[in-house]
Amino acid sequence: MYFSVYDGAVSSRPEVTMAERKRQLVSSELTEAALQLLARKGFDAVTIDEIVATAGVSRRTFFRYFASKEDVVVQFLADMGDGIRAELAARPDDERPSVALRHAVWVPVAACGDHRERVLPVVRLILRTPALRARFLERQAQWSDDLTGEVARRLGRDAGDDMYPRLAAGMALSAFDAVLRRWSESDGAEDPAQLTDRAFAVIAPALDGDGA
Amino acid sequence: MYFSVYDGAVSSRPEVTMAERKRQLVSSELTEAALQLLARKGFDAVTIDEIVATAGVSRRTFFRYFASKEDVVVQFLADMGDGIRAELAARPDDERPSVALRHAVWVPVAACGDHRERVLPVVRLILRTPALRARFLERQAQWSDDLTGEVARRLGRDAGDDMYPRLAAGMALSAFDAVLRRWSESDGAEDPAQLTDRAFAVIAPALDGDGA
DNA sequence: GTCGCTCGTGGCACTCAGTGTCAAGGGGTG
DNA sequence: CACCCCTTGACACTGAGTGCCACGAGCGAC
Repeated sequence: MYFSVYDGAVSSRPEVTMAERKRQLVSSELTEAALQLLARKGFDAVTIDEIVATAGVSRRTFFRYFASKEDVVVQFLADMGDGIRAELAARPDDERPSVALRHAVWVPVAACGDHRERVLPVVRLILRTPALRARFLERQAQWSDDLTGEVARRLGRDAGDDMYPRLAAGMALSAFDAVLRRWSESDGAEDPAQLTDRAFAVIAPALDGDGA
Repeated sequence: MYFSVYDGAVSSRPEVTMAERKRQLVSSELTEAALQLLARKGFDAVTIDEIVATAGVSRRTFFRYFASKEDVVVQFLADMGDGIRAELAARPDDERPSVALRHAVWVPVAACGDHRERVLPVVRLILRTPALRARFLERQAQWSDDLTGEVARRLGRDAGDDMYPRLAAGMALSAFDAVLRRWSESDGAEDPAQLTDRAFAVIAPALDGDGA
C-alpha cells in the first residue's frame, strides 16, 4: 500500500498489540492534521505548534513520529519508492529493462490515480514548495540508488563499474517525475498510467540499447 | 566561469565601484571560511557563528549574502546550471539533441575537472550530506526546467503538451549526476569529459529517437 | 570643507525548528 | 499487588533565520 492510505479509524485486528494501534492512531492524527493545514495555508504559514494543537498531542511527540516538518508530507509518498523497487524485483530477470522498469513505475503511479482526492493535493503542495520539493527529491535520490542496485543485479553488471544501471534508474525516475508533474498540472485529469506509457516510449530506446 | 572561482584577492579593476569590490571581498571571505570549515568538520558540526567569526563579519551579514547555511555550498556550483543552458542555446538548432545536450553538459563538467582541487571537496561534501544533497537536487530541478524550455524551443515543440523536452532534460541531468558521482567516487581520478561521453552514449538512443 | 544622501553593516530581539532530559502514567506480566 | 516497559508531556536549550534600527563610510552637491 503506497502513500499511507490509512482510513482514519483504528483497525482492530487482534494480532497487533494495543500499543501498536495507539501509535498508528497518533501517527494518523498527526498526518491528517498536518496535511489538512499545510494544503490550506501553505507550508511556511503553518507552525508545528498549530499542527500538534490540532492533532491534540504535544510538540515533543510530533518529533517522535517525524524527523521534520517536511517529513510529514514526504513520508506520505515515501512508500512508493519501496513499491517501485519491489515491483522491479518481481519482474522476470530476462525481461527487457524498458518493460520491467515501466511496470515498476506503473504500479505506484496507478495507485496515485486511484486515490486522486487524497494524493493530488499533497503532490501539488510538494511541487509548489521549494523546501518540500528538495526533501522529496532527496528521497527520490535514495530510490534511485535502490533501483540502481536492482537493475545491476538483474543484468549481472557491476554498478560501480558500469554507468548503465545508474542511468537506467535515473531515466526511469525522470519519467516518474515527468508523469507526476503532468498529472498534477492537469489537475488529475490525465490518466497516470497512460502518461507512464508515453514517457517510457520516449526513454525505451536508451533502456533497451546496448548500453555501450 | 563556473563555481565561483574567485582568487581570494580583490581585483582592482577601475570600472567597478569601491562598494562592489567590498561586496565581492566579503562574499569571498565568507565562502572561503564556510567551505574550509564545512569540508573539515562536516556540515552539522559547523555553526554560522563559527563561519562568521572566521570570516570576520557579523552573523547578520552572513544572511545578507546567503539565504541559508546550505546556500553557501550550493551557490558555489550554482552557475553550472546557467552554463549548461547557455551552452545548449549556443548549439545550432538543427543539431541532434544527443550531440547538443552532450556538449551542453560537457563544458561545465570539464570545468570541474580543471579545478579539481577546489571543486572535488565541495562535491564530496554535498554528496555525503543529506541536507546539502537535497538543496543541490532542488537546484538541479530548476536547471531541468530551464533545459526543458530550451529543448522545447529548439524543437519547436510545446513543453506543456509534449513529454519529450522534459524527459530529454531529465535524462541529460541524470547523466550529469552519474558523471559527478563517478568522478567523486574515483577521487577525481577518472576523466569527467570521458565519463560524460560514456553516459551520453547510453542515453543517446532515447534523445535521438522519434520521441513517440 | 561640509552637508546630506545612500547603502552596507552590526547589534539586538524575536520566532520557530529540532533535541536532550526527566518525571509521570498506563498497560501487560510475575 | 508490585514490577517493568514503553509512551507521553513538560521544560530547557541550541541554532537557524528574520525584522528593526542606529551607526559609519563613501560620495555627490553646494
